[in-house]
Amino acid sequence: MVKMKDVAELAGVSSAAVSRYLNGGYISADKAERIKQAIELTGYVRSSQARALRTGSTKLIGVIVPKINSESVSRITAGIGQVLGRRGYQMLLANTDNAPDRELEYLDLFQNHPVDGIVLVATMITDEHRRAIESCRVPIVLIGQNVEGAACVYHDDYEAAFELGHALAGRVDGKIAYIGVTEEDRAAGYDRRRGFEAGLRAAGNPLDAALIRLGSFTLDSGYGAARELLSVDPDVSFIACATDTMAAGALRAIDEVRGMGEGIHRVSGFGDNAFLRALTGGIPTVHYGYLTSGVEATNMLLNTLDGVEGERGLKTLKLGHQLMNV
Amino acid sequence: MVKMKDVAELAGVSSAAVSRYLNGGYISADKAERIKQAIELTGYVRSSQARALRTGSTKLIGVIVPKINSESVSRITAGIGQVLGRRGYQMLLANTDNAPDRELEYLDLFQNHPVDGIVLVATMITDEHRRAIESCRVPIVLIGQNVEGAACVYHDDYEAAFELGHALAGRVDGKIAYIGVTEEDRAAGYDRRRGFEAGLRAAGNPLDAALIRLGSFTLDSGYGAARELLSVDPDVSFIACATDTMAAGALRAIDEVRGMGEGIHRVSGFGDNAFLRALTGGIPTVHYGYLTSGVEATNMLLNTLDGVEGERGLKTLKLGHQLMNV
DNA sequence: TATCATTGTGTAAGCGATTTCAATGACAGG
DNA sequence: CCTGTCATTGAAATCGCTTACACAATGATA
Repeated sequence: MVKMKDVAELAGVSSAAVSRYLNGGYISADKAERIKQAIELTGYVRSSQARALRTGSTKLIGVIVPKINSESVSRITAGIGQVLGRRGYQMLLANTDNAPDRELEYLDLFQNHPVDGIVLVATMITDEHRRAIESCRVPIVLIGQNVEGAACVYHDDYEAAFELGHALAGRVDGKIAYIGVTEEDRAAGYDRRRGFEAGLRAAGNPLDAALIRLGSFTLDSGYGAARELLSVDPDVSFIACATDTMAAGALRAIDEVRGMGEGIHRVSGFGDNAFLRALTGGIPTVHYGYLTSGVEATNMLLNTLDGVEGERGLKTLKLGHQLMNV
Repeated sequence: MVKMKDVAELAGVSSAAVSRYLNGGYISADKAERIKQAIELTGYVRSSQARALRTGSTKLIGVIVPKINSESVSRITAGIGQVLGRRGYQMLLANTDNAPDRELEYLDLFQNHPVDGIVLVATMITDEHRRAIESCRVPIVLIGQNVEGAACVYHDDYEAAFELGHALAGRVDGKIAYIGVTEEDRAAGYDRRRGFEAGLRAAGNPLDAALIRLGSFTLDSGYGAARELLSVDPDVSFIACATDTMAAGALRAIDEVRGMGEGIHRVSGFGDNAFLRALTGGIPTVHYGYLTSGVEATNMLLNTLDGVEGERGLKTLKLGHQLMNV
């Protein structure tokens, strides 16, 4: 492995000069040229490990996600990766597999370990999370939840759910049911349900509390909850879900119970999943710019790290949404 | 930041002793105890950067994927992450966004940079790729393609496609069309088409070369190709696709042209996508253990890195498949 | 009792960069 | 000619850890 000293010797300068050449310090034109040639000749590339030790910066960003194999998260991740790559950083990916304590674990690991900053795609934010985030030694940006005192990029789930509920209330005749997710996930659990309820109520068609079920983000859980709803009350004619994935499950349940094709106009979701859109012609849902949220969050983070002018540093950013098929 | 020397002083030993304690070298029981307490007291964690510089190992594995937001890849990635986490490594994720030259770029970056090994979720393998892989300084495992001379974990796409074609040939009356992907992707492009053709032929129902189109892995491309096929020859009654995602697009096209619900039994795919399964009741497709391939590949890689006994090191592993809904 | 393996310990030499520091020479102004 | 800037330069000191080496004990063996 050729090191800086080798380059320096070949170019007839000190290694300090090479370092300065590489980092843009004082260097005369002719030495710069000699160094440049020596580097090309030897194929030298500098050891990021030595550099990291000396400078304390690794150009690594830790990204913590709840589950990599979900459409929303993988889109966000794509956005994060885009920006990271463009700006000379790399992504250290930690998949917690929906275990909130592993989130804390990684938060810890990343701090003492080698990242310059953290992007946390958040689901549940407990007090422990809050504490961990606050005491984090490196800058951190949250995606998906709005947490007081932390830098966040999020969507207004309450508002979106309200609009969806309001729009749906008029169009549906018969009973509406709701399949939500744990309220520990404030955005997808609490805000969506509350917003949806409020939207229905505002339109004069309130949600029957007996027709609310809890899923666990998975397609199968949506299926199970929907089967149960349909058997409990055969009059249920529309099932709103907290995620498109669960809506797909509900759709399947309705199709099974009522016959193929019946379900299509009888469910709604959140997320505007591409498969669902193509295969059903479009159920009512909310489109979020997932990729954008990854991009924005990462730009925000890197701006503070790189000390970009005109940036007030980490802040909170609310992104827009769009109702689909209503 | 508390460093090893601080711990050593507090415990009244040399920093070498602390290092040995941490790495399992000779250390007496009482000193071990004192060191342990000193570490707890100070909250010391060792600098992975200094360690990396000294030992040359970073405990980082580079993972190169063509596109993170696709079901198959994100499942593979989940599998990789599982094993990595369990065995004390971390994942450096590089998303090439389907640009094969960025693959080479990352291969390069990772070598000179800080990874101990590489997992490449491969699509197109050009000669340049082959060269890059061969001259790679760190161990590397490929997923998804069988490349001579490289360690691979892959599925037998030819065989699977053959079986699918053979099984389908009998059940379909009318013309069969095929939407493939670029043959530069040997597994998904070449092998699947060839296998499918061979399967049909073996069953006495060969594929009409005029009814072959090329998609680009996306749902929209499947849709476009299918629309074209249907307009070129209205007698086409079944469209086989090289991926479930394109099959979803084809399904949509058929539904548009022939009316909703018509398409369901008129397409096939590869990958056994969960949404497709739920929303259609199941098209003929091939189930691959994507997560498993991530797991197996990573175990293979780490076994050689950690010098596990009884392991012959990097090798080639062919995983099984399963025909669905035929 | 002499000899030797076995453990346990500290000293010090790196790993390969960055960066402080003092030194140098050139050059403008007085 | 002297002095103050200013651009350039290399020597050397880190960054925090691992590990080769030398040296002590200690107990076992001959």
